Amino acid sequence: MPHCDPKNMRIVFMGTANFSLKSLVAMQEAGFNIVAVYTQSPKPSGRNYKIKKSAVQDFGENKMSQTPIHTPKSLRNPEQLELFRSLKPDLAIVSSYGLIIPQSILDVPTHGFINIHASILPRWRGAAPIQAALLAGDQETGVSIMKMDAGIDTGDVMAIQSLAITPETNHGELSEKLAILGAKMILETLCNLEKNLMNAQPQPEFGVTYAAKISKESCRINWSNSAENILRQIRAFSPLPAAWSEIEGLRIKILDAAALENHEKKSAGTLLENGCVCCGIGQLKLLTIQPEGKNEMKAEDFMRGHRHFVGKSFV
RNA sequence: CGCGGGGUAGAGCAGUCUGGUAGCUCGUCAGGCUCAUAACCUGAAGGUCGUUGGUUCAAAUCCUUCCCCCGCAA
Repeated sequence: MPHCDPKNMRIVFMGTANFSLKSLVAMQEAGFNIVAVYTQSPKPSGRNYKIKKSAVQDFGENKMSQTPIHTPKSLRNPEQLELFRSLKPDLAIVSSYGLIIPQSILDVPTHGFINIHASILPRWRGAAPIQAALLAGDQETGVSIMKMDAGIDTGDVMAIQSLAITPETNHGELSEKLAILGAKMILETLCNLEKNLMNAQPQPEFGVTYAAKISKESCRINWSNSAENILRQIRAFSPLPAAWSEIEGLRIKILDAAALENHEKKSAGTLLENGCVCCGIGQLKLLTIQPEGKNEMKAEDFMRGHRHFVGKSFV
């Protein structure tokens, strides 16, 4: 292996989500030589189909104006390979980038590709590890730094650090904490790169799980589930995209709630006067909600203006 | 020009279609009842009804300009 001096290496960063931004910022501030940033191409989104850039692209354009930013729609073509080669990268760092990186590109950097993944591998390989951990009710999760290979999050692991999931944790907060942890870990990894690359360990064969992409339907609440289950769902999707339900034709996102063991002989989904909703098992006390067309508000406030909803049912 | 909801007292809403002195549930403040209270009773303060112009004897309400917030879909 060639001698590594991370500060002199030509590093390419690839990332899109907010999770990855923290790592990019940390690396830039630490003075690493980032020769190019890759992020997903801006797509028309939001109201009126305004073009929206990723947070990574925003940061790159504003704070790293000397660094070229590439936003290819795919890396699976000769032009992209050529472009990537021309950067003469020694190392590439990938963090929730969103595009599949073909083997031909993985082979380019002298020291390969390193991935920052928000789970304790091999648990929750795949697209939505943070949500998956919350949905499953895991007591802890963490960040893994690994060498990338052709599989989905199957590479040899260089570092793992874990983080407790407290009962109140929602996706937004957990994601933020993991992003900070990931940023810290990637710096540590780079500081001892040679040793870390040498000591990377294959993932255990047992305990492999996959975190599927979040589907629209998985955000809709099924009130016949237990309150505890629904609460996990709410936390896993709060604040975005948020678990939701409908009452009297009004779509409501539920951003925070509490599970109670109370039971009443009402059908699942029934809204009670105290702001609780009957579930298959137990009740869910609504705390923070957001009706369509409105800002988020305390469930208590919502109830004040919608007393006629009492006794009606969420579907 | 992707579809749609909304901006009325500190908060959440009604009133807008069918113009005619601005209301509900809370909160706040004062007083009362209580051993006591987040309970109960009484009273009070607090709104130029997002903004501009117009129609009218009269506009939260009808027409018009602009601003702001949000849901869906992608």
